[in-house]
Amino acid sequence: MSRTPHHPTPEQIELPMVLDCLSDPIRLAIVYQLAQQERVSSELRCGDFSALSGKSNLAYHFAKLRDCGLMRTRVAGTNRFMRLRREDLEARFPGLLDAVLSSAARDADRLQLLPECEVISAGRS
Amino acid sequence: MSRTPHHPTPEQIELPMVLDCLSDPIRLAIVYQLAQQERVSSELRCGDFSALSGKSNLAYHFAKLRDCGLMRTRVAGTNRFMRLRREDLEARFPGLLDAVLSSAARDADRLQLLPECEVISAGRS
DNA sequence: CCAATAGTTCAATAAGCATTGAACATAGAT
DNA sequence: ATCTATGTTCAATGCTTATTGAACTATTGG
Repeated sequence: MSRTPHHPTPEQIELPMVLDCLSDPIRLAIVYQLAQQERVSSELRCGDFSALSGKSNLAYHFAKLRDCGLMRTRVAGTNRFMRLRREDLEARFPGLLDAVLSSAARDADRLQLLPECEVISAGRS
Repeated sequence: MSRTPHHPTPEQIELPMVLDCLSDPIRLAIVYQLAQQERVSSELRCGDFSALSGKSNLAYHFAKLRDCGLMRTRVAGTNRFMRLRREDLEARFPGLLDAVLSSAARDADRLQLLPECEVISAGRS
């Protein structure tokens, strides 16, 4: 297990990879949940997404989200803390992330995204 | 050959399908070219995209772009005229298309998108 | 009618993707 | 040291996707 997973530099972030990442319902839900959580703590553990899929499948999606530059993983003990790379995304593709997030919010029920209150209260169980 | 290809209603346009469509470099180039052309005539024929790929492969991508609601095809004689569904997209996901298009414009060289002048002059050959 | 033009459809291929469970690695607690 | 919790990696599965060329359809022009 490599101590620090690979993350692309801002310049290495590619638009098609970002859009492809966000086109998967599970990954979109992960990003959406991270964005909601930003108002409280800005970081979430892998386990906080267990409602979305199984552990190994989540690890697969986390890797894709890291590889495309959408999120950053910080290792702390046995936990991994995830956060959105908001500033890097905004610098690279201004307005894109917000447009996708607000579009997702409009279809929150159709996309089966967690309502805001549940997301926030999921920070500690 | 069905006279009028199928198009989804605005309500049927789904965010993941739209993002997935835009994540393919060829389809992104098609949408980008349509957006550039909008300033002149708002419509392009299939043949105007021949620089991007072969005919049958383009037909495949056109079908995907229609199915996800990104563009509309109008049949006129032996020609098909394509145009962006800007208003429908804007009503459904405000700001999304513009954010993607301006992001693509920033990476126009990296994404091998046609420069604006070439796109416009390609309307008539 | 015949030929040319514009696109679509079909079949086949190869590559990539999401999902699953089992095995593994790491850190913390007892 | 051992047990537990957290998460990753690996291998296998089935599914979807992009691409290609050939065959096909339909319209226009001579």
